[in-house]
Order: sequence, then structure tokens, then C-alpha cells
Amino acid sequence: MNKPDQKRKILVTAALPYANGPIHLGHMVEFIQTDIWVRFQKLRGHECLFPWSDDTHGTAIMIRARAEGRSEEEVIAEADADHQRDFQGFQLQYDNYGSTHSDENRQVCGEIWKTLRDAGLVKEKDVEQLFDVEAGTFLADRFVNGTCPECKRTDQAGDNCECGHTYSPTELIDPVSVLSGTTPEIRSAKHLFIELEQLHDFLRQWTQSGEHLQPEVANYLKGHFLGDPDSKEGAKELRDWDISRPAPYFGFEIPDSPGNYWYVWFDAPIGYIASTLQWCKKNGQSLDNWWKNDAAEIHHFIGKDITYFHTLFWPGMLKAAGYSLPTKVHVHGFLTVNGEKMSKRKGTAFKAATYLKHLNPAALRYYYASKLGSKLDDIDLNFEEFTTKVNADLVGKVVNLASRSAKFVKDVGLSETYPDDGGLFESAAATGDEIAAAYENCEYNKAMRLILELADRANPYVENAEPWNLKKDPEKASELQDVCTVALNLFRQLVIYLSPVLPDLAEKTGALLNDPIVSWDQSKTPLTGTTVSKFKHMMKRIEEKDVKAMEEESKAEAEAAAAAAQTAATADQFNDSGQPMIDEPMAEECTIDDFMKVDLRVARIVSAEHVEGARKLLKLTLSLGGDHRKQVFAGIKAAYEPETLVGRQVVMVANLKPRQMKFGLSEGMVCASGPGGEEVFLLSPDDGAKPGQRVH
RNA sequence: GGGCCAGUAGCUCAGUUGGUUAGAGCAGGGGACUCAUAAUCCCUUUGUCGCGGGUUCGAGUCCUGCCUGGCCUACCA
Repeated sequence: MNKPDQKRKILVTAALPYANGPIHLGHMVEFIQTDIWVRFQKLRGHECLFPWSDDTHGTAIMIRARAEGRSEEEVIAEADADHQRDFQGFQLQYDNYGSTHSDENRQVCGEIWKTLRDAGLVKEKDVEQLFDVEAGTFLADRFVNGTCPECKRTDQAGDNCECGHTYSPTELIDPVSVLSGTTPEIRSAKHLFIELEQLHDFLRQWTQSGEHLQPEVANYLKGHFLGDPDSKEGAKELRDWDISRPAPYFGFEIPDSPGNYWYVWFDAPIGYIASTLQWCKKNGQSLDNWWKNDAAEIHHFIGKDITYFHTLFWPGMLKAAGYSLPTKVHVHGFLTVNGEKMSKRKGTAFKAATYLKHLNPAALRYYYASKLGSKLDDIDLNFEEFTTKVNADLVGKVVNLASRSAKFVKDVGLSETYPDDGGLFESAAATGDEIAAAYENCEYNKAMRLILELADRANPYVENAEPWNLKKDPEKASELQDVCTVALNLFRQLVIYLSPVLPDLAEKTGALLNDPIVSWDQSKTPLTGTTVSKFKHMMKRIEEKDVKAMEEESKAEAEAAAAAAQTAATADQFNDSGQPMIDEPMAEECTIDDFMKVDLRVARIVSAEHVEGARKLLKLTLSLGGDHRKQVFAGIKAAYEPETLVGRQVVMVANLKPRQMKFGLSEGMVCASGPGGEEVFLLSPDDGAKPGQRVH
């Protein structure tokens, strides 16, 4: 299809990491897979662009921001920084890193939306959904628990029960909002839908052509969604896709539908385009050159869980909006750890950052490469295998070639002409096409196998040539140089083949032989006549203690998180630190009369605002019920966003003598604990307390 | 419940359109070497190819039933 000597224009994407959490080694399977493919294409001399982005919208981010008392923008900015730090740690080579909460994304979403409207694909329908009155939000399924209408099991998820039944959250018996613990009410709201069925014929043709998808994936779509017009059951109708959410929602408001927002799955994949647009602006290119150009290929790398979105909605949207369709969607399986599903609770959902503290990114890149094929099978991270594989293959076989021969030619460099090596170099060069095909088809495991077979031929060559004996005889100096020239060339050839996986090793090899590795074609011609630098260690062996240290740390993180969650949820942990009492020792004994002098009252915050010029203060208006209002300046600016405080009940000192402050009169104090700054924790009464009630 | 995928040596996997005694790496056993990060090289043990039927001159490979595991099952991000 594509001749190897033809320069291709390739746009590659990986799934956009969600801004609601850290990157773990499961994510890294896909990101490393994508990065290897991108580096491979560049090495082959193709023009390859990898625009990437955080995925930032949706209810989950909104809820999290509220819970943490800060803005969504703060939450996603922090996630963005954390994600990119991890990606750089793993040597991922993306060209642009955007955000789905960007101007570019809003713009492209708007343009695509308009074409969908104009094409008559959008329709409105009323949807009944559970609404949490206290939290003031509609509840996505996962934010509701209740009793299964079928088997009456209690405490089941909003859309399915462990008995296997699926239902709508509105059918739940005794539904409870997991946000507030209150009983939500059913409310009807207008939603916007895309009538995907209008694109049925196109989607069948596109998914079943055999060009764009792995056969299992095409099969899955046919069996599940599209049906088969030639079968007994016939074609199935594609359901309408609900792409709007009513306010409040963190996302983009739909321009022609005020109060409604695009569902995160509408704007997330458009983030691929928006990130490309950002890159184009910086580099003076036209977006259409990538996204509306038949000569440009588009490749998506995704996990099998999001197949549906990328193989039906996404091509449907692109088609309707006049953009290029994906050339290929590459779907991969999940990561298991030591044969089991990753578990945050058990601490086997290793964070990328935790891994990087203890281990070399190259090791994981190689290990994943050696396991990844073109199928959807899950791959397993087994640390014993990981250690032996990296040590035996990379250090023992590949790097060893350089480490056992480079120092013999440090002073003389490589021979001027490439010596007779019995055809080793040439046959390994011939294997290059097969290795390249394996990379191209995402069969990295096959590529690694082929490369290691070559390494298994190179080491015996050195063994038989015995350079360490040649060294002893000054008359055999040129023979020694020749043997090492062969060994180093075989080594360099392997490193070129491995360079998409191990960019770091490629760079060090370039430095050793004073000829940087920049192109796949360098594997076809031996390097001669260059000087050879002093050999330095290129890759460290993996030590068991480092693996153990990472496992321990991850386990400790998991336990700490679990303990924190439990303390918060049930206050059932009595192993609290003694530090606060040390920081602030007990005050002098007081009498009940002393205490009664202080009039503590439940109050509701009815307004909260920033005070211009104040560094620490927020201005609060507190209601004690009826028309009793108090104005209070509280030093909690660093810990709370004003919007999150409104409506909240707190405990205040109501009879405190008013005090004239720089910004106005303060008529009381809100009770809070903590040392100050960001560490301030307001006191709140339990549910049922009423503003104005005295605290005894 | 329905669907997709997988099940080959202790472990990780290769086995092309069915064709001779089923392969590799790691691990295990024995030996060699000492240039190299206890690295390397040579030799070597191990299989009811998940189970049962069927098609065929011939099945790991095709069909079928079952068992086991992973995943998916659209308003979940």
C-alpha cells in the first residue's frame, strides 16, 4: 500500500488522559505503544505529528473541584502539569500538549457542531434523570446508588446490579445520591441527540471494509451495534447519541442551546483536532493540511474500553463534518499485574511517578514492547519476568556487545573498510524489512524477537573471534580492530532497530561511535573509519531491591489513601497524630460559666466574596435565621473558594465584640481548626441543624 | 443473559493458506571461557497443543459441543 521509499504524512494520537487522576502504568502501555510507533515513523523518514492533550471536562472534574474547594481550572492545571512531568520521564515525544478546555477546542467544537446541525443530524428529546437538589446537579449513573428493581439487593450502582440486571437510575428503588446522601428527585430536561442511524450505511461500509480496524473490532461492532443486513436478524438500528448535559456541568456551553453543555465525549476526541490546531498556529501550518487532506494518514491508538466511541461516533462525526476519516484505529488490551487486574486498593495500580522514582523508563518501554502485539489481548506485568528479560536481553546480550569490544578500539577507531564478517551484517540488514513491517503493524513483540535473534548471532561471533586473545599479540592489532569493528557494527545495527523503543540507548550509541542515529537506513550500511569514544555504562541492570522498593511505596500509598478515606468516611481510625496538641497545647482550665459567655451559633453562609486588597480574608455574610445577619471577615481565602461556601452551615462566635478591620466591620468569627493558610477546616453541624441554634 | 478474544513445555510466547519426528527465549541440569554490568558461549531435560466429538489420506491448524480465563454489553469518565 505504502512504498517504503515514499514519504508519508502521518498524524498519530493516543487517548487523552483524564484530568481527574494521576497516570499509572496501565495508561503507559498505550502511551509507550504510541510513542514507539511515532518514533519508528520518524526514523523511517516520514513526517509524523503527535498532537496530544488532557481531557478535562465532565461531571467528575466538577465534583472533584467542589469537594476540594477550588476551581475546575485549578484542578485541570495541576493534572496537566503532573501528566506532562510523567510523560517526559518516560521519554514520550509528542509535538503539542493541549487541553480540551482550550479556545481552540471550543472553536473546533462549534464548527463541527454547526455542520452537524446543518446536516440535520441533531434532534431534541426530553430525558428523565435524577437530580440532587442539595448538590444542585443532575446525577450521572455512577453518582447514584439504590436498591435493584429486579432482585432488591441494596446499595447497587446506578445502572446495573451485581445480579446482572441493567436499568435506568430512575428505576432504582430508594435512590441515594453519593454526592450528598440525599434522595434525588426525577427531573426532566431537554437533551440534544445525534441521530447516528442516518450514518448507518456509511459506518457499516467504513467499519467492515477491513482497512481501518482489526478484524475482532469490526466483528464486535457488527455483532453489537450495526447488525448484518444479510443475516436472519438483519441490520440493527443505531441508537441516538445523547451529546448534551444540562447545567451545572464543567464543559462548553452549546452556543445555540443555552444552559446545555456538550457532553465530555463530544469534545474529547475533537481535542485531537484542537491540539493539532494549536501546533499548526505555532508552526505556521494549515489545519486542513492534516485533517482535510487525503494524502495525510490519521492513526488513533486507544484501549479496548473506548472502542465504541472511536469507531462509530468519531468516524460518524468526522464524516458528517467533512474531516478526514481515521486511516486506522489501533486498539490494544489492558495491563494486568502479576496476572491480576490492577488494583488501587492492593497498590498494584502503580503510578508512573512512583515507577520513575525507582526504575529506568527504558526498562518498561522495552518490556512493554516485547509483550505488545496487534491483538486486543491483555498484557501482564510480571516483575520477575520484567527483571530477567531486561537484564538478559538488553544488558546481557545487546549492550554487552559494545561493552566487550569498544575499549579495544578506543585509540584506533573503526577499521577503514568493513571486514568480512561471514555475512552477519548483511543478513541482519536484510531482516530489517521484516522488523520494520512488524513495527508498522504494531507487532512489537515480533520485532523484539527478531532483533534478539540477531543479537544471539552476534555474541557467538565475538566468542569465536576472541578479541581478548588477539589483544595479547601486537602483530594482530589490525585483526583485533576488524573484529571489534564487526562487533560494534552489529551492535549499532541492533540499536538502530531498537531506537524507537530505546531512544536513550540510541543517543548513547551515537555518542560512542561518533555518528548519531537518525535514520532506519543507517542499519543497511556498516559504519567505518570513525573514532570510538571511551565506553561508559549504557544501561543499568534492574535490581530486585528497586522493584521491591517501588512495590512497597505503591502499597504504602494505597494504604495511606485507604486509611484517609476511611477516616473521612467513618472516623473509625484512632491512630491520629499527636502533633496538633504539641503545636497548640491545651489552654488553662475554665468553668462552665466561662464557656457560657461565648455564644456559639449555627449560621448559614448566605454570601461569600473576595475582598479587594486583602491577602487572606474573605467577606462572609452569615444568617442566624429570620433577618439576623452578621458580617464577618474570615482568614480562609487560601483554603476556600467563595462559591463553594455559599449555602453552607458553619459554627460562629455570635457575641464577639465587633471589630473594625481595614476592610470593614467584622461582627463575629467562624469556627475552624487547622494551622492556617491552606490548612483551614471549617466546622459544620450535622444535617438537621438550623441557623440560629445555640451550640451547648 | 448475549457477544468478542484467548487457552501450545515450570514461565512468556512463535507456529503462515491443514502436510514429514510441534519450535524459541527464560527458568532447570552439565560443561567452556574470562574481554564484558556474576555478563557470554556450547551441550541438555520437559509437551494427552484446555476437554469431548466430527470432517480429512493427514488437524495445534477446519467444524461442533463443553470447560476455564480476560474483556465488552452505548447516555461510564
